[in-house]
Amino acid sequence: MLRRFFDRQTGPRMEPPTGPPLTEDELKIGLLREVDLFAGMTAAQLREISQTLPMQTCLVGGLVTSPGDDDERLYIVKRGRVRLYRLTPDGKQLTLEILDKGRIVGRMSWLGQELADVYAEAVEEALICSFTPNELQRLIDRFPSVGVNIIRYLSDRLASSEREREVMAFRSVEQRLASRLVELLDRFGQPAEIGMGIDARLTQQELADMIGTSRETLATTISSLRERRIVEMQNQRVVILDVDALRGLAER
Amino acid sequence: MLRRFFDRQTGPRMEPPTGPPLTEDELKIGLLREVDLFAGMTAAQLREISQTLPMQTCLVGGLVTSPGDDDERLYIVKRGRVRLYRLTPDGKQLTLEILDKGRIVGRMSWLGQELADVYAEAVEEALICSFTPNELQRLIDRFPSVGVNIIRYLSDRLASSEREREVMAFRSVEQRLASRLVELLDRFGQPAEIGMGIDARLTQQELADMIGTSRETLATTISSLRERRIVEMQNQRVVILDVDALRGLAER
DNA sequence: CCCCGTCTGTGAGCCGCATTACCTATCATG
DNA sequence: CATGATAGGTAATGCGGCTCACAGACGGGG
Repeated sequence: MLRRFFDRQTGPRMEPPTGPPLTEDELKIGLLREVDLFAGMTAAQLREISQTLPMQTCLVGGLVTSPGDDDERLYIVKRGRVRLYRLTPDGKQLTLEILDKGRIVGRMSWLGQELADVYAEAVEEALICSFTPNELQRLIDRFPSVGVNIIRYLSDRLASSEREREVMAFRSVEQRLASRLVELLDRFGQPAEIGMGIDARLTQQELADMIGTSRETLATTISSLRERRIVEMQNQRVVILDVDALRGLAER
Repeated sequence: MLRRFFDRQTGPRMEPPTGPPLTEDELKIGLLREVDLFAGMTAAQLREISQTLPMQTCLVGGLVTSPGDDDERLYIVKRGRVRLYRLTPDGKQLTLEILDKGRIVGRMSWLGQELADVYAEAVEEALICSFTPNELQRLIDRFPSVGVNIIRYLSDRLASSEREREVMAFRSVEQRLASRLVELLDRFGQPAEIGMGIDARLTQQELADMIGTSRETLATTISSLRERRIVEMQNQRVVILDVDALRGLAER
């Protein structure tokens, strides 16, 4: 079975964390300012933090981190998008989350087993910076609000994960697709010639992986939505023609 | 549709938080010591905390908190067991988690939307204590390790929730049941006359709600496992006869 | 330009499981 | 002891969605 993202694991990899900074210090601080994690900190504090933070770019298809990876770090997405997914023994993928600017993902023991068995792959060229557990610990000691921000972040992820469990348990593929498209629309929506577009390239396989169905079933579901003039899809671009109808399907 | 837990919402409710303490101060501290949240704190610190913490008991079937509930608190389970579940518009339940001693559940805005749409119900008589957001904030400021413990706790919950999403997406009812029974065995297992028992009373409806299937399908699945001498079930007690076979089913 | 790899669309067959419909067993209660 | 409520068992039926098998479309590179 050929799976696009899976294949890409053998493709471009991440540059080593010690590479020279790609940007000016000021730009770096500007980026940090947009990270939820650091909400409420002063410019001077951000500057201090930024000096210890290695930045790295990750090409499309590159893995930011994967289960085999044993150096413990907390990664922060500064630019681009990173897809988190799990891989079943027989090669099926379930996409858990799309992270964009300001979102974080951690692989460290004292952060629990958050990333056990989870892959993180750049779906757009991404700029990533990272902490070691020690740095994070020091940061929390100096700025308790960072700890609180992490708590808030994890709570959000947990809430949406549990909502998703209910959806997977009880809803049909069509409902799951509608509900996922509504979510993508809320996050990445932009006006299109007609209706609203989703600002991301998504193959049908990728959409299928998000809702835990097969590519074929997804194709027929899209066809059915197309016939009803609710959704249009052409070369990896999704356009929602009838937002209300879609919301109706999503909410049952 | 009559659902046991659902019906119980109209049954016994929680006592008001202002009731007289049920136990001596020392017992209270002993209980606090077993809460992961407070790992690493001294007896004096625990004593201080315990004085501000209201304790309350919650009878079987009572709701600790439910979506309508708008006073923001963080609840800590001291004794007994609390089931977290979501309720679909058509009355189906999905059990997300069984909390026991030391585990926490929060409904507060700065903890994110963790409890949006989640019910928390005592399945055994439970002893619960709770914080307001202010108290929690002060606690974290004074003892940063409390914040770190919350982060660790949320990470664990998130990891298991995401694992569960994969299971729901790709596994059959039999595999899901096996994998849930293995988990219950690890948490609540005890030696039985033959095989290992699960130390909890569970109706087939309750098991079905844990894996997102119907009661009928669960019954036939249990029958099939019984024929194969893997699992036995009689009046709400599950006994695992062949642990290895069960693990085999769970792991695919 | 053509070719090849990736992506998309569709149909046939099959099976898992939700639903519906009963029936029995057990137990508490009047 | 009769009654009703709750739990457990099983079988018939229908359908949603997975799998398999192709066939067309598209796009980038030699």
